Formats: sequence, structure tokens, C-alpha cells
Amino acid sequence: MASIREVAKAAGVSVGSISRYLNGQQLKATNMEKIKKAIDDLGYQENIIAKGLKNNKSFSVGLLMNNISSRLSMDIVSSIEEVMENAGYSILLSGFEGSPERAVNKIDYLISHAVDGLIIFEADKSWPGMAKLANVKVPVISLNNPSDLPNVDTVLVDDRGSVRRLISHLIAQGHHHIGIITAPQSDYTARERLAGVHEAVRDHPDVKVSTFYGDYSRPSGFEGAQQLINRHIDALFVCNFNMSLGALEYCNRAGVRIDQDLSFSHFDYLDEMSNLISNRLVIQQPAKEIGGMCAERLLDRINHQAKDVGSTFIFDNLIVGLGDDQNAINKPKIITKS
Amino acid sequence: MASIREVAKAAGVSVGSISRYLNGQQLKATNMEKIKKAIDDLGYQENIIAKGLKNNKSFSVGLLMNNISSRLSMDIVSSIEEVMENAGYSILLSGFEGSPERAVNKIDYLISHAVDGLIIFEADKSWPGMAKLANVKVPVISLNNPSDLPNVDTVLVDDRGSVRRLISHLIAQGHHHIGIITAPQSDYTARERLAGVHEAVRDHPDVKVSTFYGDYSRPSGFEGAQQLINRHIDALFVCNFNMSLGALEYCNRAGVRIDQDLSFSHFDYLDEMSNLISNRLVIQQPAKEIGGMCAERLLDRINHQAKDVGSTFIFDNLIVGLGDDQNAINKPKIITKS
DNA sequence: CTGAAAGCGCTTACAG
DNA sequence: CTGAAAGCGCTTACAG
Repeated sequence: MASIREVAKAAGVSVGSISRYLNGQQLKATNMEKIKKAIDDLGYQENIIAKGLKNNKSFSVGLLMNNISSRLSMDIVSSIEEVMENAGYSILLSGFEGSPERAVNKIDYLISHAVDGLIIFEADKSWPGMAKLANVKVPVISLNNPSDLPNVDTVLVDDRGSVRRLISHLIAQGHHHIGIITAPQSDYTARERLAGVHEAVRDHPDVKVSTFYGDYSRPSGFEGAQQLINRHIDALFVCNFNMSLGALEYCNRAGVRIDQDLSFSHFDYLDEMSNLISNRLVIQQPAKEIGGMCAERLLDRINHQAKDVGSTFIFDNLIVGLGDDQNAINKPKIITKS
Repeated sequence: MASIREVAKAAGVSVGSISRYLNGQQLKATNMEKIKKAIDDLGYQENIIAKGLKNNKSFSVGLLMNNISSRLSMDIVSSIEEVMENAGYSILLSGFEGSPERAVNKIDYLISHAVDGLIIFEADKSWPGMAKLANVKVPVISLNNPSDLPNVDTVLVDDRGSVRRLISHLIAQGHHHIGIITAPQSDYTARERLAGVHEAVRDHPDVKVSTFYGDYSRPSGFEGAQQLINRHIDALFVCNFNMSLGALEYCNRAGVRIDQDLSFSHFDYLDEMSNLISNRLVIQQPAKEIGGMCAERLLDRINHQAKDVGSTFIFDNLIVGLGDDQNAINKPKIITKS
């Protein structure tokens, strides 16, 4: 790896000139040519790490995730990566697999790696040690879980509202016994989704709800569908994509035909599947939008000391089958801390 | 962010002593105590970036992926991350979304970020510009695609052999018309899987194969299942997880009962689903194993200048339903370049 | 426009 | 055991 010094020698100019050239300043035309040639000859590649040392930047941001291998995580990572990389930043990816202690340790770890900003996906503010985020000097954004800290922005999706809307629709369609497969209530998102169900049925004493508590796995979706269908539900709502696959497997195996025998709705990732399953209500999370929002907000805070630090941005889900406006989810509600 | 210099001042020792302390050397006991106190008081956190400048290490490795949001990618990322992070390395994640030009550019990008090593997932050696990998000074590992370069190790899975074995089993069971939903043949992995099918039927002129070319999407799996089932296949094999979900959707919608009406086999990610779908043949990729192998091999090459650079490591898949030995996949075949 | 010099946070021979 | 100094690859006032 040739350094700036070697390039300077080869070009017959000072290292300062090389640096200026690399940063787009105008130099004497003949010098610029000599430098260009030297760079090509030596195959010089700049060292962004060294560059950052001087101005205390690393051009990298930390992305700390609860569970790297969840379906939603991947879409989030990929949308964040796209925005960040266009801006010349790289992503330091780290997972804590549901463990609060690991989450807290990895915050230090990423800080040690001198990240310029931090996005934390699905970490709960109540975990012991999370409060130290308040002392982090770089911008922090909490994704999918609220945070009270004054230096932390929050990006959320209104899962509660979406589920309420979906269940209300099922009730309006005349369903009387709705089965719910939910995720562990230790998770904020899972609580919100179940709360949406309860809000929807509150004023409908004639509607019965049966709930199965799954663990995010496909087998638990399978078992949940089995138990609930045996209790003669007329509609099934699955609060998580992976579990919905298990439920689908059960339906196939038991010969339960979706739409005909049972109304089936769930969270999903559509990739144009929507036209094939148009009789079905599907909640589609705006993964790309929230990821992009996080990335852009973080860049804003890194580069321009954005105003209203500590704001919350709330996105809507798209409910396929309810005639939602695809574009609506692009405009988050913004709540500014007063 | 307090620096080593401030700690030195607070502790009344030289910066060299702080550095030595941080790196685990023995100092005079009283000094160690003073340093420890100073570090705690100032909330000092080491700057790994600066540390690396001196010894030309960044304690980060680049992970360049074809498609970050594929199901397999995330399992790979997560297993690599686990090994790397235990060794004190962070992961710089980058995606090229199937675009050869982006892949080539991002190699430079990661090198600029001074990674200590590089793992490239599903990039084809034949792409223009990929040859420059030969000039990369840090260790490189190619995952899921072979590489001829002398400085590049390769980690592969024997998809061809697994598919051959699976299809042979279907034939032995008496199936005569096998439907295949395959992925675009521009991808190495897709070609290998289809080659496995053809190897299996080569000696069975009585067996008919019908092939549908999908595009990895669920809708294409749906459509493939529809077309093939209309051609009266008695077994269906789907070469990709996502497309198998679409096929499953079609079966449900068309009232085709898997196992009873149609033998259904495919690539999958099981999370203990295997006991629920035990009549079905499922190819499970050793994502954790290949990811871990990549990470460990890379660390080996970074830290010990490993022997036999340029080797190929080939793992087996596990075929659920064929009584495979779970442990067998942990031992890759190793081909050393002569 | 450009060179010489100081400095970013750290490490590591070299003396003592 | 420990301090002073040089240096990793770069940037940036400061002079000229």
C-alpha cells in the first residue's frame, strides 16, 4: 500500500499537495498531471482510517441489532447500507441476539471502533446499562423501540394502530372468533401488536379472541394454528412473518384452505406476492423507509448538527387488502421533544 | 473522548506506560493502580482505529455480499460476526445486489477502509475486474463461488452432490415425472443445483424432468408450481427457499396436499421445523458452518500467515429425511492447491 | 498555488 | 520498570 509520502516523492511535490489534490482542491495544472500519474503508477489507494484520525472521524457507523438473522433485520440493514455507502460511510454490523448484556457491551465495542454514529435496532430502554447511551458523544438513533434519552432520536412504526385497523376490518366483515398468534410479550413490538388487537375488540363484546403465545419460530406458528383452528376460530391473525409460515404449513397439512375455510392475515414481506394473495390482509412493514430514514437522519446529525435532537419519527405500515396508499407510508409523523 | 495523553497526565506517568498497561504488560503495582483510577475517572475508552494506524491493522474485516437481504446471507453474516467479534474484529458489511460493477467498486471501497481481510460471498470470478483481487494485500476468502486466484481461499457447499442424491432418492421411490423450479442460470450456485438434477436422471431414461426457471421471488415459485403441477408432475423440487414459499402458497390455494398428492422437496432453513415436516426431503445448508469456517480461516491468515493459501474447503449439506448425520457436515473436504 | 511543520491517538525500539 | 522520541498516513493552519 503506497502512502501519500511515496506519491509525493514520485510526483516531485510535497505531501500537502497530494492531500489537497485528493481532496479536490485546484493545483497548478502540471502538478495535477504529475500527481495523477504518480497515483496511477503506484496504484495508490487512500487510507480512510488515517484520514479520519486527524479530524476525529472514521466514516463508519455502528449498526447494533437484536437478531441479525430475522427477515426484517436484513431489509433494514440493506436499506441503511445503501444510503450510508452512497455517502461514503461504511457499516459496522454487530448483533446481540436478544441478550441485554451483550447489547450493552457491544455499544462500548462499537464506540471503541470510533464509529461516527450509532443505530440501535430493537433494544429496550429499560435494560440495565442502556442508560449509558446518554453519555455517548456521537449521534444515536433507536429503531423500533422508543427511547427517552435527550440525545437519542427514535424511529418507530405504528404497529399498534395497524393491527387495530386490521382487526377492526375483520370484525366489520363479520368474524366472531379471531385467533391470534403473538410473539413473546417481553418484546416491545410484540406488546404493541397485541395491544392493537385488544383496542380493536374493546367495543365488541360479541367478538371472541383466542390467543396463542409463540416464540417467533415456525414450529410455534404451526402449533398455534393447530390449537386455534381446533377451537373453531373463523379468522387467524399471525403477528410475525416466520410464525405465519408455520401456520401456513399447518393449514396445508390439515387441508384448511385459506380464504375459503379460514380468513388468514399476518405480517409479511411481499416482493410482489400481493397480487397473488389479494383476498388476504397482510401488514407490510416499511422496512426500506425506516432504514432509509435512520440513515439519513444519522447523516444529518453527523454532518450538520441537526435540530430537534431527540425527536420521534413514526411510520405507518401498509395493509395490503385495505386499499392503503402506498405513498402514505413515506411520510412519518414527527414528534419533537419540547 | 479522553485520550491516552490525558490519562497519562492524570496518573502522573508517561503515555508509553499507559499504552503498556492497556496492552497487558506488567508495571509497578502502584503505577497500575494510579492508571486504573485515572482511566475510571476520565471514562477513557481506547481508540482501536488509532491503535491500528501504527501497526497497520484496523481490526475490521470486510464482508461483501451479493444480496444482503437473502435468507442465507443473514445466517452467514451472523455466524461470521460471532466468530469475528469474539476475536475483537468488527465486520464492515457491504452489498452489491447482483451487480458485478458494484462488486468490483466495493472491493476498493473496503480496502480504503483498511480492512484486515475480506470475505466475498457469491461473486463470480469471471466478472470483469474481479481479477484484481489478486493484487489485494490482505487475505481474501471467496464463499459459495470458486476462485482460481492463488491468494484466495474458497469455501463451497456441495450443492450439486446434494441435489443429485435427493433426486436419486425420489427416483428410487418410484417418481417418474419430476418438476424442478430452478434459479437463473447466470448464478454459479443455480447452475450447480440444476447440474445435480441432470446427473441424477442421466441413467434413468424413464424419468421425465420438467424445469421452470424462476427468479428467486415468491411469485415465481407460485407460478412455477402452477405450471409444473398442471403438467402432472408427481414430485416437485424447488432449488431455493424463497421460491419454495411461493410454491407452498400455490399448493394451498389449489388444494394440492403436500406428501399426499405431491412429493415436495426444497432448500430450507429449518429452525426445528424438521420434525413437523418429516415426510418431506429438505436440503439444509450448513450456513453456520461455512460462515464460521470463513471467519476462522480468515483469522488464521491474518494472524499466523496460514499455510496452503488458495485451498478450497467443501462442505456437505444436510438432507433432512435421508437420515444424514448432523455431524458429518462439520468436516469439510479440503483441497490444497498443489 | 505550495512547502514545512505540527498534530490526530496510539505503539515501540532505545536508553536509562 | 519507564520516559522521551519517532513514527503510522493523513490534514491543515501558517508562511511564503
